[in-house]
Parts: sequence; C-alpha cells; structure tokens
Amino acid sequence: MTVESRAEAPTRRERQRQQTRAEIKDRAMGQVAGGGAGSVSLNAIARAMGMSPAALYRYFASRDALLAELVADACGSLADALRQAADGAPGPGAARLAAVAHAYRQWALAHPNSYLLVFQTSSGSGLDPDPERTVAAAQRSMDVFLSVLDGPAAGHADLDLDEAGAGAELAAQIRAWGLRAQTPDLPTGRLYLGLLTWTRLHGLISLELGHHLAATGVDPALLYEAEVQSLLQRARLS
Amino acid sequence: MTVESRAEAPTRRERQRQQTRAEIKDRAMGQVAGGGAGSVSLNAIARAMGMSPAALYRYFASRDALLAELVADACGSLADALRQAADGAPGPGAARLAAVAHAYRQWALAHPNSYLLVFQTSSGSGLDPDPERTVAAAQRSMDVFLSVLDGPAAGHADLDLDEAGAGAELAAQIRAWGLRAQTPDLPTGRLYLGLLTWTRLHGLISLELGHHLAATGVDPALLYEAEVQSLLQRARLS
DNA sequence: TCAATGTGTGAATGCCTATAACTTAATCCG
DNA sequence: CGGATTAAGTTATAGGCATTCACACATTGA
Repeated sequence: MTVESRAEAPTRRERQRQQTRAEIKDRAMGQVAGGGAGSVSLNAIARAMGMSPAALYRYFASRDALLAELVADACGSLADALRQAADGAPGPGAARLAAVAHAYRQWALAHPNSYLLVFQTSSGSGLDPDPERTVAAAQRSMDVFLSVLDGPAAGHADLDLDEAGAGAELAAQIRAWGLRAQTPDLPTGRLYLGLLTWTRLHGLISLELGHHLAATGVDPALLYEAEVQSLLQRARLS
Repeated sequence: MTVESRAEAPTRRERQRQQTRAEIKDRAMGQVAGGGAGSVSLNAIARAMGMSPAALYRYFASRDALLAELVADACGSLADALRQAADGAPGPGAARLAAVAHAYRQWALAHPNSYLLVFQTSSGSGLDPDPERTVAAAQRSMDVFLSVLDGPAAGHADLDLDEAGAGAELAAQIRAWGLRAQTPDLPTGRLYLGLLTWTRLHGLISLELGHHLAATGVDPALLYEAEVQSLLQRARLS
C-alpha cells in the first residue's frame, strides 16, 4: 500500500503528487487573497495549471475540501506568526503581550481574506475543516496569548470572576477548560484574560476588516492600541 | 411620470410592484436564514414564485443589489430591536445598558445569518449596500448605545483617554466623530465607551456565531454577561 | 512483460447569473 | 372610447461553475 510507503520512503510519484497538491493550494490561496473564499474556482485553477478541471478531483475531493485545507493552513500560519512574535519579544510581560497583539493585527491586515476565511467560515457555508488541525492551531494561538500574559502578578491574577453570581459558574467552566486543554494548569484568572484578549482583539479586527469602523473616521490602529493598553492594565502587566 | 405619482397616490400597479418586491425579499431572507447569503438563488426564488428567473430583473438589478437591500433591512431591524429594548427598559442606567446589550445578542442569535450578512459582507463579496440606509441604521444603533450609557457619572466620564501618548490623538479623532455625527455633542469618554461596547460585544457574538468558542466549552452567554458587567463598571453605572 | 494503479482527458449533467428579443397586459391621455 | 406608451412577463441564449463518469495513457512494481 502506498499509505505505508508515504511515511518512510516518499516515492517519486508521491513527491510529484504533493507538489501538485501544493500548487493547487497556492493558486487557491491566491484567489482567496484576491477576492475572498467565494472567488475560489476549480475551473480557473485548472485553466491556470493547464489541465482539465476534472483532474483536480484526483487531489481534492471537492471545492469545500480544498477550502477546508486552506482554513487549516491559515490557522497554522496565524499561530506561527503569534509564536514568532512572542519568542522575538523582549523579556517583560507587558512588551510581550503588546508584541503578540500587534502581530495578531498585522497578520490579519496582511492576509485579510485569510482572516475572514478562518473566522467567518463555519456558519455561513457548511464546510468543516479538519478539527484535528484547526483546533490544534487554535490551541497554539491561545497558548501564545496565555504564555505572554505571564507577569509579576500572574500568580494571584484571579481577577473578579467569583464576585457576581454568574461569575462562579463562568469560573468553573473556565477551570474545566483549563484542565482539559492546558498542559500546565494556569490560574483561572489568567485563562479568562486569555479569552478576553482574544475576543476583544478579534472584535476590533473583524470590524476593521469589514470597514465598519470607517464610518466613524477613527483610526482602528489607535482603538486597537487603546484596547491593548486596557488589557495590559487588567492583567496588571503595565 | 410614475416617479411623481408614487409619492402622492400609489397606483394599483405600484402597489403590486412593491408587494412583489417584498415577496422576493422575503424569500431571499428565508434563504439567508437557511443557509447564509451564499445560498440566495434568483433561480430558486423565481421557481418558488412561479415565474421565470429573468422576470426578477424587473425588480432588482442583480443578485448583489438584492443582497444589498437585505443588508440594509437587517441593519434597520437590528437598530429597531436595540431602540425597543432601550425604551422598554427601566430607568437606571445600568439596567438599560444591560437590556440593550442583551437585545443585541438576542437579535444576533435569532437571526445569525442576518448578523453575518451585515458584518461579514463588505470585504468578502464586493457588494456595497446603499450607504444612506446602512449608515443611518448604524447611527441609530450607536445612538442607542450612547443614550443608554447615560448615568449619574456620565458627565465627567472622560475616562483615561488622554493619559497615554496615542490617547491624545485617539481622543481628538473621537471628538471629531462626535461633532460630525452626534446631534447633541456628548463627552469624548462616553463616545469612546460606545465604541468599546460595540466592538467588545461584537467580538464575542461574532466568535459565538462562528462556533469558535465551542472548543473551550465555556458558555458564551456567561462570557457575554461578564463583558457587559465589565463595561458597566468602566462606565461607572453599576 | 504484464497486471495494477495512478493520473489525466472529454463529454455530460445540472446548477447558476445575466442579457436580449419578443409578447401580452395594464395604464394613460387625447 | 381608442390608440400610444409603458410595465411585466415570457422564451431563448450565452457563459460560468462544480461534479461525475467512462475511458486512455503512463508509471510502477512483481
């Protein structure tokens, strides 16, 4: 079976195959970058590659399967960018969080349609990317945020979760999530801060990419910066 | 000219026309609700209405024009829901903001694909809804948030905008936006709070609708509630 | 060398948007 | 009322798309 040979000794055929697959994905990503996920066309890809549209089905089961791989790739690319920013940033916690947040926005601005591909896909069109890869990538991204929320006050950063009535339940669920997903178990407050960081930054970026902030005339970069500062204060990292 | 008669005396023909237009939009909205904007099909609408696909072009210039109207309608519907929640809520500021925030999420959950239609449209597919209506509706929504951020401490709610270096510039832009768009000119801090409320709530809802929070197992409603509380505190309304 | 398997083609199906030419029905005005 | 105008619908057509099927060719491995 070729299944076994693929792992050990990549056949000439297998190499060719992977290369073709990669080219298809490259061209598809180009179309995504150009006009969003909606303008990915198997016909156009085949035309550009000088082969018949039907041949593409040797490499991807369907258009949606191809898009699903693009989603997974984009997730991974974003996670890589975040990790790289975290690793490249200087020591103190505040600067690292700022660097990662900055990298997050920069990635989104550099690949706006990829960002939209990742974050608007699920509900609209019924394509479900390989959970293995996307969840793993999301985990990696969240890990970066969490690692960067480390600071002098990280240990007791349980925040005000247990104050309100709903807070107790929320704290419990977050704790459960932490136990399930995080290898080193972090304090609940820090996990919550990670979620908060993600949702708030995503809110701004999502609106910026949709040009929904343009009507106000306010520079999204400044709003973003202010939000990062706010998160820093909340994390007591500043 | 029929143009003049439309305003004063709606002809029988004109009434029929508007009714047909409405039915087309209804069916299109049904398709949006069912499978997102991507699954709106003029062919299917025509089939369901028992007429030829070409006839629809008497009522809408193109599929995109139809979608653009749906976007505008959805914007208006959301704004209405918010206004209604604000008007129906009891006096004190905290409860009113909570009511409006709740109404925002409820509307999104009740019409998820409409929410996505409004907030993911712009960049992905190149359809631009009538700026008149959408901007007006967005203005109405923002007005509701701003009106509800009124409280005992609203007057001096200039927050911490002028502290950081970038804060000054941001404050200036927000002030400019307020002068341009808001009839009664509100304090900068309150305008900023309005933006903050919108972007943070949108971030959570956008992720919830995309099922991106599901992987954590944390109930989005609780996260939302916590974010609303955080906004209340920041507005010193609680 | 020969059978098996991978890779590609062409044709066909059935969607879809959109346009053009044409027919029928309603409306308006003299 | 009756003819001219306009709206609203039709069929036909062009072009694009994803997807499937039957078939041909080439590569591979025993």
